[in-house]
Amino acid sequence: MEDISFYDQVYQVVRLIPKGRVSSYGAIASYLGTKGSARMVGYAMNAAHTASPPVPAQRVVNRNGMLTGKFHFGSPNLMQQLLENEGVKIEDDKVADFKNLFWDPAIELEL
DNA sequence: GAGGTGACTGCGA
DNA sequence: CTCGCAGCCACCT
Repeated sequence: MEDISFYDQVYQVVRLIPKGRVSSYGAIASYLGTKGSARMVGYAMNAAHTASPPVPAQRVVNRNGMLTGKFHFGSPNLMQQLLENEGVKIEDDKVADFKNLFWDPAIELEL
């Protein structure tokens, strides 16, 4: 866990997100210990498309549940489509019932 | 080695 | 309620 880069750590956590669930940058950042620097998580996602296997970055949204990185998927509607395909409803570029679908690694993985 | 960037967050006006 | 500013840390040039 120390030989891998910060990016890989983010990728692994994101890949652990159950289907139909979503997480936030801050939650992942906090879980990795870089709390307060959610930018690093988002920055890691910038290279997520280069990681293998691919990272379900569509399940990672900002604190408000808004699809901030949708534009990075190549198509602004692609991220929304992927989430809806998993059963997650999107409204106004935001996750419906985000609070209910929120998946916190610091808690889920702690149990 | 130093500088710039960024898929965020929280607080203040 | 909405808008703006500053802090944060790893990666790239």
